[in-house]
This record gives sequence, structure tokens and C-alpha cells, in this order.
Amino acid sequence: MTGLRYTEQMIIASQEGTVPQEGTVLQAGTGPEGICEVNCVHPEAVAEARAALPDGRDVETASAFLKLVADPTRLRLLSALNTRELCVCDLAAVVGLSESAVSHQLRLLRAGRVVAFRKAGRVAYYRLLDHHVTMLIDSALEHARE
Amino acid sequence: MTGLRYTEQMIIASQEGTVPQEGTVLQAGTGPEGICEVNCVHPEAVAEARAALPDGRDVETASAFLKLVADPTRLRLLSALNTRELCVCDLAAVVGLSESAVSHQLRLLRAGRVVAFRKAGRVAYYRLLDHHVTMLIDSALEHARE
DNA sequence: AGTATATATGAATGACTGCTCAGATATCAG
DNA sequence: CTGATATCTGAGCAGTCATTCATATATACT
Repeated sequence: MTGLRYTEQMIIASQEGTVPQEGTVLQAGTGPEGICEVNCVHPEAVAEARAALPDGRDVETASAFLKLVADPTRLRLLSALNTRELCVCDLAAVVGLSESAVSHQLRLLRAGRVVAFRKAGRVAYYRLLDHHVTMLIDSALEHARE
Repeated sequence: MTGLRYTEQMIIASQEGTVPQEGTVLQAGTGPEGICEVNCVHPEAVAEARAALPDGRDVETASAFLKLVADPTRLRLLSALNTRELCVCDLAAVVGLSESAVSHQLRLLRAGRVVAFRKAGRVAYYRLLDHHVTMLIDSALEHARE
């Protein structure tokens, strides 16, 4: 346990009924997965939180999804689509943006499976893909109004 | 109505039982608020969506809140805090990041009223502020696992 | 007092991203 | 076919942001 200096955290850990175990201590160094600089850590707490930590891919997926909704322009677009189906031109008019900009955003939203669209001739009508999105938008906006 | 060319959308609009009304048509030009390039818009649809559009400040607030949760690093931090209260050192160990980086992120989360903290001596213990955050994290991760 | 430690913060940098502009594709009207 | 229109897309620029490094503050121990 070179480089480890336990002072206070051992006391706290033992107060919590758990003695720090060497096996659970994360190693300092350059490991690609278990990297961690060790000094003041509560090993028991870290181990518990680590165990409950969601899969890396899921975090990335959830993050990507939330990022799509988090942008103010896209949130406005989605709010508009929350009321009814709309074409690109309408969306541009509603949010006061160029049609090109709207199209770019819709492309992202489509790739992220947030919106769906149907084509009637030259006109593309967009709508929210499922009501998960609707719920998220509503709850986020409600949270904002508090 | 200079510059307006209605072709198909009048038909669609009338199919939906509503005739486009000139009064609701948005004006082209350089107005600071009601800017909109008019060409293929369905005036009725735009008016309806515009009316239902949430307040600009609320959109901005909700967007800022979602942005805080949308970042993968912060989402990991929040997931860790979702299990239990943790200090900065522990959080750094859990997500495998420098304590400085974690502190910077926690600062943002604190400013956005997403997390709260208590200080015990030198150690700062962070926790999620309310269960709105907990619910959002869980639902976003569940959405990702589908 | 002085030293060590836990966290906070300012500056700098590299990466990402949203918009504009120009051009491409596709569909409709004549 | 030709011209007009609705949407899409690639390149480039400007603004944002997450990390690192160095340093500052604050608390505990001796």
C-alpha cells in the first residue's frame, strides 16, 4: 500500500461499521479501467457507489438523449411538436429560425429517435416519436416554472 | 399579402376545416419579436403551435437544467450520488477523474440547484438536492436501456 | 506557530456544436 | 422538359464547455 495515507477516513469508516479492506482499494497507476488516485477516499462508500453505477454505454446513451432535449432551440421545436404535427416551414416560423437551421436540428432529432416524420409530396410533417419525450418535456418545463 | 404564394397548403388547411386567415399570417421583415420568413407556412398550424409555446424564460431555465444532467460526466456523478452521500474524493475515485475536474462540475451542479452539500471539517459531502433529479436520472437511464 | 490535507477556483486549451451560406436533391405545376 | 418550391446537406465560423495545471483557501494535527 505504497503511497496510501489513512488518517481520518479509517476512523469514519470504522464508525460506519466497516474496516477498509485492501482488496477493495483501487490502485493508483495507469490502468485503463480502474484508474483512481487514492488519498482521502472512503473505500466502502466508493465500492458501494461503484457497484451501483450504471453501465458506461447506458450512461452515454442517456446522455446523448438528454443532450438532444437540453438545447433551447430543440426544446422549443419539441414543444411546438408537442401540440401537433408540423412541417419544416411551420417549425421555422414558430421558433423564428431559418429553415436550414431547423432542418439540421430535425436531422439530429431524427437520428436520436426523438421525432418521426412522414412525407406528403414535397412537405415533410414531423411529430414526436413517443410519449416518453412528451413526458420529459412537460416535466422539465414544469420543473422550470417552480 | 405581397410575396405570399398559396398553392397546396390552402387545400390542406381547408381539408382540416380551417381557412387561412390573413390576420394570423406572420409578417416578413425585420421585427425583433415576430420575425418569420413566409412562404409555405400553414398559418393556422403556426398560430396554434405558437400559442402553446412555453415562455422563453421557462424554456431557457428548463434547458439549463437539462444540460446539467445531460453531460456524461455529470450524469455519472449524479448516478453515484443517487446511491448515497459522497465526498469530493470519493466521487473522483468513483468516476475516475481528477478531484479538480469533479470540483468544477460540482460547482455547476450546486449553482444549478441540482446537488447540495454539507461540510464536516475539511470534507465536503454532496447529495442530490431533491428527488426530482433522482426521478429524471432513473427515467433517462431506463429509457436508455430499452 | 507550521505542516499536511480537502476542496475550491482562475486561466488556458482543445473539442464540440449551432448557425449561416451555398449548393444539392426531390417533387410538383405548366 | 423547364421553372418553382420544400427540404436536405456540406463547409466554415463563432461561441460554449470540460478538462488540466497551478494556485488559493480552509481546516486539522502536532
